[in-house]
Amino acid sequence: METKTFGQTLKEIRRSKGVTQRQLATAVGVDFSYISKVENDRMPPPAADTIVKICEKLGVPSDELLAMTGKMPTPVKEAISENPAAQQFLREAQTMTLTDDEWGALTQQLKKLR
Amino acid sequence: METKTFGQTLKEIRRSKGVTQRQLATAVGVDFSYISKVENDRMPPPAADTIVKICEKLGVPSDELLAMTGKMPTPVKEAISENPAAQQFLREAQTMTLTDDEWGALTQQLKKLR
DNA sequence: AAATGTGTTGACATTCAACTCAACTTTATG
DNA sequence: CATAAAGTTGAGTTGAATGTCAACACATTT
Repeated sequence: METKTFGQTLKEIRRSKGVTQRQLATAVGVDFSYISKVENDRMPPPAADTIVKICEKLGVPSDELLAMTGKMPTPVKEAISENPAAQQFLREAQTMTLTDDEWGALTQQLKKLR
Repeated sequence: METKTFGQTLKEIRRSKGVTQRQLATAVGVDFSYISKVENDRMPPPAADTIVKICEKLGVPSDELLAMTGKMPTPVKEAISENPAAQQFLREAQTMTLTDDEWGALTQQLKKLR
């Protein structure tokens, strides 16, 4: 499964939206040359928060790009950091090395809670 | 609820085990002066992995100290980073701002999976 | 062709966490 | 008290993450 890189994916999305690197960079608050490097995979993907801003400007959900990087937005990270119960859960989950299906099942359980 | 600081807690545990700062530092692989600063809250708590080593040397579970810092050991972090399904779960969980009890319930579900 | 807009590249900058090192002070022991 | 062990403090270091800046190249429009 030849997976596209983060840079390739970003470049495609940006172009499909008819946005230039400079426009995107300005909206996001970084230098346009940085966007270029990221798109050509000359730099690692941006920080999670920057990715979120990029996706907002481009009008696409950030989930896909975030998932490619293995990073988590600050709010998510903070929510976990401040919550020992959540950490406990994660440590348990890690020792079990859950499958995707199992994570899915848990996500279902999650939704049932409300 | 007057919560003890990380440093205070560590100092107490270390002393209760009759271990000196230098012994602990050597076992963990850091400078003893660093231990001193951490214990006196002149520096933020060590990296998660260092905390784990400290707890191993002191013969106590790392859960409590880790929870105080809001940090996660490398293996846990990696497991999440590499797993989009886990990230999805966490983003959902964050938007819901779960209670401790709810996290507990999920941890129970988790155990049922095996 | 000239000007303008867009993209690429190399070198360098900034910030922060997580420490180390050397010097000093305090505490315990013979 | 003398000595050594234990602890404290200020200044500096290191590496990784996350970019910036200036210069250039290419592409498009006028």
